[in-house]
Amino acid sequence: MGRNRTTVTIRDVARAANVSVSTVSRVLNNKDDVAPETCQRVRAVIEELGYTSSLAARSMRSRRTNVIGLIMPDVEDPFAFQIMRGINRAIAEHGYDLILYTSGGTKKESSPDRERRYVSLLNTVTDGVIVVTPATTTFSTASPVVVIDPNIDEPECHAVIATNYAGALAVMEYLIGLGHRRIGFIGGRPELKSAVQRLQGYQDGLQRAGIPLDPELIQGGDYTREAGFIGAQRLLRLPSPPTAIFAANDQTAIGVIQAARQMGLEVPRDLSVVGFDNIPEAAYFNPALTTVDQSIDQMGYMATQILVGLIRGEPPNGLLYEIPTQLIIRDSCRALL
Amino acid sequence: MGRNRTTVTIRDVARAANVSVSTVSRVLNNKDDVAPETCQRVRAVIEELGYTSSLAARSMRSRRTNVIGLIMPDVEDPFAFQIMRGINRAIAEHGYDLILYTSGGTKKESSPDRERRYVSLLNTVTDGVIVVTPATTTFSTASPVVVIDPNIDEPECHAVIATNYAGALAVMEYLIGLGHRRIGFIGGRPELKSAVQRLQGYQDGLQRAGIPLDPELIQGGDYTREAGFIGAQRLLRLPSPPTAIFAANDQTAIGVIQAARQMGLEVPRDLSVVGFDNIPEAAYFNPALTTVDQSIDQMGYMATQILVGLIRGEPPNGLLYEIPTQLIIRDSCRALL
DNA sequence: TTGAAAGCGCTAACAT
DNA sequence: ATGTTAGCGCTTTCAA
Repeated sequence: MGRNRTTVTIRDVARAANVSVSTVSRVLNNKDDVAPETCQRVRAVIEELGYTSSLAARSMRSRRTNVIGLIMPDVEDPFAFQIMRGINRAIAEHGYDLILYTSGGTKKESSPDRERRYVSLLNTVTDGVIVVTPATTTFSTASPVVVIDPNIDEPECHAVIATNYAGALAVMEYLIGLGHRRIGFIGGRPELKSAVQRLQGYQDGLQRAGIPLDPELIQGGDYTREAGFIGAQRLLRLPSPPTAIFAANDQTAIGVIQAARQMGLEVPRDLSVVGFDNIPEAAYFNPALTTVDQSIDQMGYMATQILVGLIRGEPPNGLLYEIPTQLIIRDSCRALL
Repeated sequence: MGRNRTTVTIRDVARAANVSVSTVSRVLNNKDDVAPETCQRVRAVIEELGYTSSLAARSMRSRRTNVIGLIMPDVEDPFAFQIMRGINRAIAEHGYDLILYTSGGTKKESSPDRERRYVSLLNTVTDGVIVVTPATTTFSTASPVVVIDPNIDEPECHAVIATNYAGALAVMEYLIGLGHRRIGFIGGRPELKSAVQRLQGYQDGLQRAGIPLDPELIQGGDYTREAGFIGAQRLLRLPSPPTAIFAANDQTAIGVIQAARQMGLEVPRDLSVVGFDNIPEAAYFNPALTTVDQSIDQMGYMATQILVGLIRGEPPNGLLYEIPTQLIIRDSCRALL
């Protein structure tokens, strides 16, 4: 009831401009079959009344909203922030708007169901949706969906994925090339594919170099600073501590550095630290940190590019798009050779 | 693959469950006048068909969407990220969902107009809207609006504001109390109220202590690291350089620290640095940084609380809500006494 | 070039 | 307890 009072609708504009609603609609959508004079008048009234078309009504009637939807598991994660940066860049290029949807509600629902529900929800007001680190890749929607870093082995929808294994392998080659033989590893959340692949890269890297795997050097983790801190403490207290630590992500690496410092060690003088992922904030304050740049923002950027292509009916070549990792060496690891 | 199927509507559910659409609607909205048996059946069909109600249609018909809207000028700003944290906390408490709206489009529109347009836009799919650092506080909408840190002297809508002046004064008292007499200042974006107030606090702080103001010690800035870096270089190269620098925000402070280090100075041994604002990332990596905690996330949290109250028809006492600043001293400033 | 009218998917009276 | 129906604000045929 209160709504009708304050909201200016297309009817109000039509009435004030002495035309029909369809004419106003035509002006709004820049149709070319409107008399310049009429067009002018309608625009003036729109301006005067401060009219804004209702997203809800518009998207209900026509497919096109010029808005892209984004669904994230956790907006408080720096990872999420970084992805948004990339997406923001891309939508700016294409003139799209962006709607990010987050639920503050119950976490009772299983992830796949929740994700599907959110996608359908956003689908009603957007032209396409991007989902970050989903647990499912099957969505039954009218408009296209692109997922980023899905936790699924064989994604069934368009997906942007990272080369975790190759990146981890590169880290190991780098460290081993510097002469390190005892290299510690602190893992990520074991239920995530990325964590498993990084660990695999660690293990295979050792094997390729003929270095026997020492289980003591592998610490569990969960992609947090705390995990890095605790894991590093354990590793550094070993009778024969590692000379280098490979952390599953940058947050973990930061925890490692903190622990090392607290134990009186200097990075990189006494310990080489490498972290996967490369969140600028982290690296900025830690020149001592060599990272595998996963170009997280690039993942957001590419996902958006692909999605826009799909919306326009230009499907990309394949279903999967790999973002290569790049080892960023900050002259910060100790050469033992 | 089940992609690109047409959307499942309430009609499909009704048909499959052998009931009318209104019955399905009742089940969806948990009305109590539905036979348990029917309810069960409808729910089963909903589950089976993977039905999700259309946000667009729902919000068009009924006033209640259970979604809160958020409008930000720049999602890439750490400030924005921090505010989102607070909002996220609050919506979780109340079981609301959140929609963040950003435009990648033209920046041609004047800010007030754009802000008003976005508010109307989001208004059609939300129960209320929060706008961060708006240039206007007059919105003609049916549902409530709360602004955070408006760049307006006398906000005309519910607003959460910071106590910039008092915070800056506290910084000066602290530094002067430590014995500093030559204190440099690097400003924020001069067109923003916050920057003006902080500068005022700096000046008045000096005056209260009877320290003459030296214009050389005031450098312009824009809330960026670069500004801090350049400003600090200038200050530190003065014939009689300051012993402490008060930076307009934390980013600027980081730039100051970088510049000091590059010039071979150690913080805080050779220079005391205080920054306004307190973004955890920045402070975390800079134990040397004493900051004025503006509780940015607290601003988001409070704005949401107020908005939820307004939605529920419980208006708060006044139009303005002040978030007090708090000086966080990390034992990092040098005592000259 | 413009207007009338039919819905989009949904909720909320009003019926039954 | 359930069905029928009238719109919400908008776009889009189809007529005029």
